[in-house]
Amino acid sequence: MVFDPEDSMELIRRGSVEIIDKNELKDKLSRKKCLRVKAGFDPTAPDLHLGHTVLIQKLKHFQDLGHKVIFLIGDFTGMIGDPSGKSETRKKLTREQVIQNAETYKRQIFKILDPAKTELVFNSAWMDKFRAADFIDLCSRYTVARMMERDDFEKRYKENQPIAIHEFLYPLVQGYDSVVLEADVELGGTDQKFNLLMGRVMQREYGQEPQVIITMPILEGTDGVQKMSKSLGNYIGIEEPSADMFGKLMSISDDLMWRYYELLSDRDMQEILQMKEDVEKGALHPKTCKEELAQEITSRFYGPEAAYSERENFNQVFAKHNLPRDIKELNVQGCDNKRLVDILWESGLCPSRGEARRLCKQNAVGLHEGKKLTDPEQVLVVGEHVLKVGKKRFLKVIVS
RNA sequence: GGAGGGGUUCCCGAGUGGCCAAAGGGAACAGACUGUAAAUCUGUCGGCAUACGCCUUCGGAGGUUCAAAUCCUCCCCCCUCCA
Repeated sequence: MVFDPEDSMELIRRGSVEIIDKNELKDKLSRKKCLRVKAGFDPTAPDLHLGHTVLIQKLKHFQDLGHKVIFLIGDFTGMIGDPSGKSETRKKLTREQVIQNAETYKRQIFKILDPAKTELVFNSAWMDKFRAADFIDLCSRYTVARMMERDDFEKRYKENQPIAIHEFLYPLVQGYDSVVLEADVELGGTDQKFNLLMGRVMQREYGQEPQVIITMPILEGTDGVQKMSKSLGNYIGIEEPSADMFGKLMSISDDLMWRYYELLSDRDMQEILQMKEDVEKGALHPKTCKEELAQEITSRFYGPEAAYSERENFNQVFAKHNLPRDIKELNVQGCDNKRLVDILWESGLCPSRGEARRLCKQNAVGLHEGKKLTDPEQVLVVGEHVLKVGKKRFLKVIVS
């Protein structure tokens, strides 16, 4: 299949923040039919979330256009720890852990990417052979002054925060990876811009044509403010159960929904803008749009049937106040005279008896039919009861 | 090598002998409002106990005291400045 460079550009540009340099990219697209598109990933965090998929989606776009994706696991650079943004000391991983993490990556990314058009590489493959003399040579190709141009280094320097020398190596090595891989394009988040640019510098230094770099936005987490990350607890993991994935997507704010549409959806930008306009005019309910989005994303990882079923289930439970598909059951002997607190605690519906009591007092516990159970000490009569704690915790109790 | 700052409940952070399960903020959970939206408001937010209350927690180990997150000793860890 042959693609027109102009058409390719349109897809590539979508959602991207910056392309350096656009003309170089057009040129490459017209000269080569298969570009080598590189993106690097941390060896320590194999639990991918939707934030990561912004980048992976873009890689997919390249694959759809017939190009080759080089998925780099920075197991060598991981030892340094990327100084971009927050710097946390990373513990060194064993060979086995790295391989295991790579397996997890494969399982997760190939839900989006085409394995046939993906090359998985580790930078330890060449960096482990790097000798002290090679490092000195690499370091000689960049200057301290230019290194200090980088935002966070400059800031930390001004604020008398420590900068370890080895932190300078991270961008250098990342740049050198591009040389080894002969990358035509490298993708990364906006926070990676400096490191990505380093690839261009190094490729020139080593006599190669510089790669084009494309930066993608950092996706906000479900709170809509901070970047999506596991440690902030505002993430939607791509391996989360489909119900949670759907539910979390439904809980994002309307403003955030448009952002997710742009960066995660396969829908046409035109169409998205039209929807937004319709919502603003009141012709379309935002909840419907959100359901569509949640369904699309869930479908990507679990298939269309599962996604549709989650949508149904969601509406059953929250809109129509019916029971969810799967409810935990607990069998209780009537003669044991189990109190409500005990049941809530033993079933795991509440993490402690104290919490169970509190929730009762707060009118959060009730029977599904609607009766509130405010006395935590009461004993349930013989029969089947469906307990509800808050909006989403259910339990079927069978007292016999 | 020298000088100094610091480690507090999920996170940030106040607290320098009793009124401290420990201010304040964030997160989380619940209630109201809704579209399980978001925002907002209200409440809860170590464990056990119906309750009086009891137990565990303030980097670790000891000690002083009727009483210690707070004072002393030793140890571990983090940071800054000077050299």
